[in-house]
Amino acid sequence: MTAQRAVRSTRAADGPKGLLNEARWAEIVAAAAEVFDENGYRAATIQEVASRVGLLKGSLYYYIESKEDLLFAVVQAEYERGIATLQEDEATASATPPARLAAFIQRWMDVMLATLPQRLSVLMSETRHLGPERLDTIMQQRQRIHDFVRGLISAGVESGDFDASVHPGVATNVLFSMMDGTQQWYRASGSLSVPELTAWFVSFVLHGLGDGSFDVPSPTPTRPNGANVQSH
Amino acid sequence: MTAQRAVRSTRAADGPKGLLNEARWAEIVAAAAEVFDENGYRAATIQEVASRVGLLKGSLYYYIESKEDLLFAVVQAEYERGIATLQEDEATASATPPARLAAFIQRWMDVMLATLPQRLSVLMSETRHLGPERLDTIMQQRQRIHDFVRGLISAGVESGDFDASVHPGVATNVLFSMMDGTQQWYRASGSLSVPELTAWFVSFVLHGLGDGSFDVPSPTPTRPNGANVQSH
Amino acid sequence: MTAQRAVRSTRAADGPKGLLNEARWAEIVAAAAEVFDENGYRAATIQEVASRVGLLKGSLYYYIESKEDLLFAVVQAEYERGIATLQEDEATASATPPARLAAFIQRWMDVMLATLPQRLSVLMSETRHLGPERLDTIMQQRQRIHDFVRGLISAGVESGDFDASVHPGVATNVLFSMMDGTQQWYRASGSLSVPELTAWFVSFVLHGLGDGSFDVPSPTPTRPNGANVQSH
Amino acid sequence: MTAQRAVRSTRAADGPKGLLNEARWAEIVAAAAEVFDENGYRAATIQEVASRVGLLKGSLYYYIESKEDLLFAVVQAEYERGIATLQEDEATASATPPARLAAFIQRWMDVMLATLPQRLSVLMSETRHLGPERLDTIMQQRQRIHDFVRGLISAGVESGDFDASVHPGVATNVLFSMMDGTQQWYRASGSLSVPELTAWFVSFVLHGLGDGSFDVPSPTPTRPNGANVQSH
DNA sequence: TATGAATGAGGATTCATTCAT
DNA sequence: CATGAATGAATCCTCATTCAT
Repeated sequence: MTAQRAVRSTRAADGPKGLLNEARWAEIVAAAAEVFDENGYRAATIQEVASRVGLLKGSLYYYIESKEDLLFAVVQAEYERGIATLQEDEATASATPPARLAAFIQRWMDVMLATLPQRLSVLMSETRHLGPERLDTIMQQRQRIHDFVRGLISAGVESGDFDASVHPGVATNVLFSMMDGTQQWYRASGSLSVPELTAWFVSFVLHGLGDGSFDVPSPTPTRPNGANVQSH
Repeated sequence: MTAQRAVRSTRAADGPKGLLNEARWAEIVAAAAEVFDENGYRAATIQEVASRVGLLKGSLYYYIESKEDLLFAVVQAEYERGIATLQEDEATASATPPARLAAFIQRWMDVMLATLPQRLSVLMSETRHLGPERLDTIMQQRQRIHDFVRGLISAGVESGDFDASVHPGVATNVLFSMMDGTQQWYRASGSLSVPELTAWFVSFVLHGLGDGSFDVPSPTPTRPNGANVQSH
Repeated sequence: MTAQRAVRSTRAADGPKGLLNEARWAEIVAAAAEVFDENGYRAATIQEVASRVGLLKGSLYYYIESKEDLLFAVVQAEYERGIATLQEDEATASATPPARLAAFIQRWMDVMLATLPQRLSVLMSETRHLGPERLDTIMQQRQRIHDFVRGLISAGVESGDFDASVHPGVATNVLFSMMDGTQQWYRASGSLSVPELTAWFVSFVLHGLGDGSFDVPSPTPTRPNGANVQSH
Repeated sequence: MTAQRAVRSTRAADGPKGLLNEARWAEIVAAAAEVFDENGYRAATIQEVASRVGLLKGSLYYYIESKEDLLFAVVQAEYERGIATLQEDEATASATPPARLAAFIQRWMDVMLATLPQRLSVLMSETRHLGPERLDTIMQQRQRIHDFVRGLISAGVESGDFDASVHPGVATNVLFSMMDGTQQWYRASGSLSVPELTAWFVSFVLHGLGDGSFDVPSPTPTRPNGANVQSH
């Protein structure tokens, strides 16, 4: 919501335009996300995005000022979902750091994998094509997300739940690499379900961070022979 | 070496025969790697690559047949380094799975971080711009690397060193996400050295996989407060 | 008035009938004059004109049929003012050719400089963007104005007031170049007032045409050092 | 010469280009001058310019970086010719102000009318489409030319050759308006030759400035009835 | 009257690619 | 080997214009 509005205001400059049709805008951003994801930002064409919403290329410019606007909107939307993920319910908020971290991983994976087949993590590498100002806006949001996780890990180290040798910053980056990278190899069609995958992630990370007390909770029954795991 | 030759043979047909200057070719591929890394494949221009080796864009076509050749050469070279990393010395080859995995992580990280600031992992997402045949070639190499690690993990699970709940395929993908993602946030200028970082990775992964017996080996002396870790 | 009506009648056929709001139309033409003057006809956008009268570009089409309509209206209005300038009062009409010419220069300069900062003379070069028919209409008006001046000069030559070597046609063109070109360098903010400038023009032209009897009439008091004369 | 080189250096940035074919460049600028003159800068298309030199539109970009480069080159070339006109031979340089002014008018008219049918004076109003930096460069040259003439007129006023009421700055602007405006109405096909026209200009201006001693030198024999004078 | 939305025909610019020299 | 010159297809973006509401 906020994001779209921000984008729109940019455009409002060249004419008494008022609030443009929000639904249409959402459609466009979704189409852009798809196209950028499939081809990469540079290889993607405005024409293709327009076609997917049933417009001619020129018409898209009624909604945007430049192709970059679309990239920004897409990335921004993604980060907003990420920030929304930081929100904890009361029970979780008062739990121990490992429990809170586990819950966050859960939430994050749910959100990430919900967008398949839009492997937006790939898009993150496209932020480089944003202008400095917008890149900065995005980076701030990224920071906010990272800070949250880093805080949890730091707390865990201090409380003794995690190993003292853990670098919160490094661990945070590693955690996100793991989680966001998932979209590049996980196929929902395989035999491993999202909950199963997530459960194992939690286990892996907590053990990795030295939380000896952690015990694998989920059953993870069927595990044939590594199906639903692909190399690309 | 092998790679270059493969690429060249394509061209050898019509271009001036004989062995093309190997050194020059290496220079060109290195320049291409830089340029692709800095701008992304599509945004990169032949002109820029040519400029970095002191040529005019037209001249580059003496060495290549298309821009894609450069992408292929760059990616190929990277994977070849990766495959070379699979080689173990005798002692390692006869060690336990966890030890062999630890050694692999060590070797891989050394190789990966040696190429900084070329964050080639980002480039991996550019493989999509390769034609199907070449993409396939690359994927096979990728598979070979993955299979090696997966084999180690499987062996560890079977030997009881790793937890039975570990999915070798998943764990392999996660491991590579972690390692390759490093290039996106690690800054050599920070206070954490590559060996220290690697040591922690080994510890994190082995613990994560359930190797309770593993004990942090490296000294990991100075660890101020997570410096040399950046979010961008 | 006449002009607007002429323009409107074109449109009256299909647009909503009746007299369109004359005031609104005048506003629009004035805005168009401004915008064309600032950017040139081709670079000017309908949107910009619309914005200045508080409309959206689409809405302007209620008043016009094409962008060219605006150009025509603007140029036409200008020429009408010019033609109105041909009108002499009784005393002047019966004076000598030099006196009548002097009076005309006076009137013309008053009208021209009254429209500053709209350097409409620049716009004259935009008439080329009018269709042949309209261009012709404009040219006829231009001719009418020129003929008037040429008549005065011819009369002056015949009466012996002006030098026999004077080419009426050439002199007419030169006179208009001088007068209309003024808008490109004269700044009202300078120390030379419009009356002073005009007085000098009269003197320059009459002497130039060989009217030896002419004597500088106006006082031309303060004349520091050529201030209020700019080269742009 | 200098101008072209300046333009070219801009382009040299993106590749070891060296000096481009000077002859070709001259051809291109000439074509651009024509096209801009015929349609105005904005309405002119790169395609049209390219066609006139037998190129495709894309090919023109081998020589330029943007359309504006062409405008700059054209205007610049014109001003350079103008500056070259300031050069006086020894005899003239030591003559009286009126004589020097007369000689300048002679030279200027020769140069201006030599470019017909390229009414470049019209183009002067296109300088507005240049970027601020280039506009400035042009304005400096314009200033230099104006200063020369203004100097002559000032000297004439001081020497008593010209009337004390003459404003050098105003007179300079008027003189250029007259001369440059000529291209808009003079047709070589008419009965008035360039020398005849110029002679009358000299006479008109000198008398206008109050040089009573000036006597029409040229014969100006045939002067039918204002032929070769057109209103547009 | 006015608006919002869409159109579609350009037009500038980029760039991989070709090739004669 | 290397260059300079040219190509031509693609792509972004602009804007006059239309029209249902």
